[in-house]
Amino acid sequence: MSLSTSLNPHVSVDCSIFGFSDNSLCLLLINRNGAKSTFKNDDNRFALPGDLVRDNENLDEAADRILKELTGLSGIFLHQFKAFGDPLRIAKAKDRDWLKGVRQEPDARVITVAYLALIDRTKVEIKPGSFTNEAKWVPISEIKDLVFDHNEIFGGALLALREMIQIYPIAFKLLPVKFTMGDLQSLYETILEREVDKRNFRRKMVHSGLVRALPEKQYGVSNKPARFYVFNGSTSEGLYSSIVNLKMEGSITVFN
Amino acid sequence: MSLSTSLNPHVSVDCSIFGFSDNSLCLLLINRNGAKSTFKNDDNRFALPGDLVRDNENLDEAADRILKELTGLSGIFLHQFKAFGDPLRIAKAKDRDWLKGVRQEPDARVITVAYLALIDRTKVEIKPGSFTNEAKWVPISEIKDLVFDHNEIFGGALLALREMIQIYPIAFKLLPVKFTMGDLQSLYETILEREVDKRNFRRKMVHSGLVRALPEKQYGVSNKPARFYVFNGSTSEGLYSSIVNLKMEGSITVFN
DNA sequence: TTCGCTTAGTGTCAACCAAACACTTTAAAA
DNA sequence: TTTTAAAGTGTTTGGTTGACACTAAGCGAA
Repeated sequence: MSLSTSLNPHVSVDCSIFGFSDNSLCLLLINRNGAKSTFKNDDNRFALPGDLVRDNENLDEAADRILKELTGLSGIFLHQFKAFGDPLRIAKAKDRDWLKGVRQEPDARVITVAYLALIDRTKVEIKPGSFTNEAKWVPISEIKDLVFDHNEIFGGALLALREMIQIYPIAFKLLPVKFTMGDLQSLYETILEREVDKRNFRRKMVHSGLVRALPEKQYGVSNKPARFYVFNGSTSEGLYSSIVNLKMEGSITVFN
Repeated sequence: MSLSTSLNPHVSVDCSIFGFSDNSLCLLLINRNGAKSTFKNDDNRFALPGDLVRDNENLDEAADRILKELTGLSGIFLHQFKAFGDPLRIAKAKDRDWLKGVRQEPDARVITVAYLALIDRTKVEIKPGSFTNEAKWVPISEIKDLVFDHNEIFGGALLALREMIQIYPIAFKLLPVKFTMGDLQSLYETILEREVDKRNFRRKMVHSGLVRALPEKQYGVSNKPARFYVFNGSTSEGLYSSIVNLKMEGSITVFN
């Protein structure tokens, strides 16, 4: 770990890292009581990946670093969505105990800046590092008690994600380069928590110009093989490429 | 001012306070070199109202307090939109000099959490307090160099506001209880930096159910008097009341 | 080889909404 | 009484949404 002088004991960054596979939206969580931890306490172990911010880095760089350490990937889609600063956010007894074993200033008040990250799970091999001893993907429906205020942070991330996929074409960042319309629709339905009509969805997506059909199809599936599509935009122009017309049954609409 | 023990020297809150009058969108800025200041330096004086966060308050409460101190009003619409934490954000020489006169730990790195506030200028009488010696409304087109990274923060606030008024019915928070369609349209046009068609705008607004026409009209204006409208929603349910269909020519659209 | 299972893939119609567009009304001031 | 300034008002065209149900393709089991 770093010298205490290079860490700001008052500001941290936490990342809600979303991944999508097998029609399931997951969050990448770490177990703070993993093999290398001296702190043993069986419940309330899972946490959003995060760390204190270093003196020589800005907030985006801190979030990038955390993702790089954990996944080996850089250039991942990251969006800062909210800072959490309740004075009591780290006041639970078990959290304080844990902090005593890890932090130079365990009693310092910590404001955390929360990011959401969208990653293509087929690209990532989790490599737990530093004091992160175990990391795993957890379906969002199975997320129980997290440490500190991380349940609240995760809830905020999910709301932010839901709002954003309705404005910016960022859903593709959760999918492999080639995907089927079924994948894409299932992703939208999962995040929006609502079903949409298949025909309308496909029409909208194709008509919007966001996706391009490939000649290829699935092979070896036990039903009609689905056509593959690719996202039709520069791979990573800025963070959110452009704002696009993306309407779908029954959600928010906007000045236009 | 407060004792140093009650302030967190590492985290501050800055507010971009928007007001609208005479068809002009303004920001409420303070002059940090006002009458009571010992630091005299003529340029680069204006700043977003802000302060360090106190140990016993959360971020929203800190922002509320700043607004209360400055305007005497509480319950103002506040929305946290971004944290700014560049290590060099307070590194300009003049800013450092000023900090030396004001802060217990002038060299501490400070992360700031930025809020935007929307206020009805007819309700507010500015009362500069504490080390805020001069406060004034500045049209956003006339904003020059601000202190620290406040130009960047303000830019972010404007973008956030532009996005939000297209999703949530919050524009009304910038207007008096009674307003004309001309006021409302002009407000939208100013924030969106784009003109919209008068007939389409009125139809959309009335049809959306967001506004209700009053029997009253303007009196004593030297042209056809305009009808007054009121916002048709509980005065302050939550912060953003509900998400509503608010389309207007040529801007972002969204899944729906 | 046939049948069943599963998911992919497709088209139409009606209702609504968006966008473009210009003239009349009202009041005060000159 | 004329001028000036802003308010207020409808229609048409075209595009989008949303609702709706059947066929196609491939695999595996009988």
